[in-house]
Amino acid sequence: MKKDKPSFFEDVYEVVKLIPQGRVTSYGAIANYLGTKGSARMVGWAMNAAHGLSDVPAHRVLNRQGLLTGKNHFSTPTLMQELLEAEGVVVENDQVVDFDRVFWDPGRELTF
DNA sequence: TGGCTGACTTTCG
DNA sequence: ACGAAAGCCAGCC
Repeated sequence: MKKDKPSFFEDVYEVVKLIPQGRVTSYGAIANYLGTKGSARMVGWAMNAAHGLSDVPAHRVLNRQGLLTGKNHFSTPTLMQELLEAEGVVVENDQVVDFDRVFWDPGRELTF
């Protein structure tokens, strides 16, 4: 029997998939929501595997500054910005404008 | 088994 | 104010 042990990755996928279009979140926010705030790096790492899945919009996940840190891991470094702009998110110099307004906190939007 | 890595975050200098 | 280093946890070799 396998105990479907919720892997960190799957949990991250769930949260990322719940991100509304036109909104962005940070690795630390997800890590904090999962309870592993210390391993915010892992969240990004989870995205590394997640970006392979179409169900996981990794381009909506940015760092604490709203900077497109993971754009370098995309097919093209500009793909991430294009996707964000396509969803209504204004990106300037690889950074999200009004990041505070488009910021989406999982633990805040979800039943809290 | 043990050790390294990693798309971050925070704090000290 | 800017720069560098440490801390954190979980997966992968």
